[in-house]
Amino acid sequence: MSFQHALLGFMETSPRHGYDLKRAYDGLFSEMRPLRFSQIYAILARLQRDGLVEQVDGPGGLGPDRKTYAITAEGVTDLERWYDEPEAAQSPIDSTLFLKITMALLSGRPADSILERQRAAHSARMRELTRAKAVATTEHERALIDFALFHLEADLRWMDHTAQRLDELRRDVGG
Amino acid sequence: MSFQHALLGFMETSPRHGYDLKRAYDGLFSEMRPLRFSQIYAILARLQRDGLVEQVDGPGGLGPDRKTYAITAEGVTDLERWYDEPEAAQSPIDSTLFLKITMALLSGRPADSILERQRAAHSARMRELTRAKAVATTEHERALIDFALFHLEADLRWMDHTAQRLDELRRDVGG
DNA sequence: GACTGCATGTAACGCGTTACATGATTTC
DNA sequence: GAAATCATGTAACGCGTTACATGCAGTC
Repeated sequence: MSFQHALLGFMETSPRHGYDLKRAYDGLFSEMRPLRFSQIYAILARLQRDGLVEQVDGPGGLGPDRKTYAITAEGVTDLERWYDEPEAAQSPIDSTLFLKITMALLSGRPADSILERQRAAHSARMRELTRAKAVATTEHERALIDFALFHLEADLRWMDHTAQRLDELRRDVGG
Repeated sequence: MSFQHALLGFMETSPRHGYDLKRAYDGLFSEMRPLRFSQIYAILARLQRDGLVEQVDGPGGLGPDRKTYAITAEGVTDLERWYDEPEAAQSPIDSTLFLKITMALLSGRPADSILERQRAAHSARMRELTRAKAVATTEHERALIDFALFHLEADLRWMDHTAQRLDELRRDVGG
């Protein structure tokens, strides 16, 4: 996940310091994926090392010590490239679920009951999100919830589909 | 991704050495997610450190040097827990797509054309996978392809949905 | 004077990736 | 004797997580 590009994006609008970036990030993405202060400063250090941002003079004197960073020309180029290039339509996908079911079949475990429990967990989460969506106040919140919902639904569809093919699958795997 | 549990799972059947595990893994999951030798040995070292596997005497003398590992009682317990507990229905989800669209709106970039290009990339990948599915010989292959397909479709649905709400979204974000 | 908020970090670790290093055995 | 395959690693790095350390400013 390219947090760096989010931070670069915020700095494109105006120079920022770490605390500032944390607030900007949290306002939009903390629910999706929390970002800690330590991570912010680590990213900032890397961006500076790579020449994508540089330290500039902030409004001196007032308040606690702060370091203000501004995006560089190189940084803007990098951002632009990020916006221009579509994200890879995941070739190496992350499916612990697929891995777990396969291993369960291989080891002779009851894959169907594993699927059933996973279904229950997913359904519960979907109900939770549906409730959250109903009380969401912004389209931004709803868009995020929808994203999660759509993917949970995809998982569920796959689980149903797979549950009906366990015997064939077991044969393939050699359980 | 818990590769460790896949390896533990293979060792549950019988003691194995690294090369062996690599072959077993590749036969089932390399397309989903490649695992290098170096990673295998790193995982094996960690599992041993944590007492989930131990080195045992393999069939000595024949062939090149090899270290054979067997799962321990603790390892079996750990595996069992893995099978028993459903996977978290992702609270912290990984959506670079959501992040990118939000940042694009914030920066005043044409989010619609970003969505369009991403749609094209996703559609192309889906066609590729559909072709691959048609020539797949095992249900295991098909199950993996379906998993990818379902999630690409979820992304596409979200993109369509979002494309029609860009104005409201922009308002929320303050672009 | 205590608490809350603002502000910046370091250290150690987990786990994956890339590249490199080494050598034995089998097959042609 | 060359090449492929079997077999095991190390070193350095990327990037995220957890926990810890430090100190100033404003408010009650």
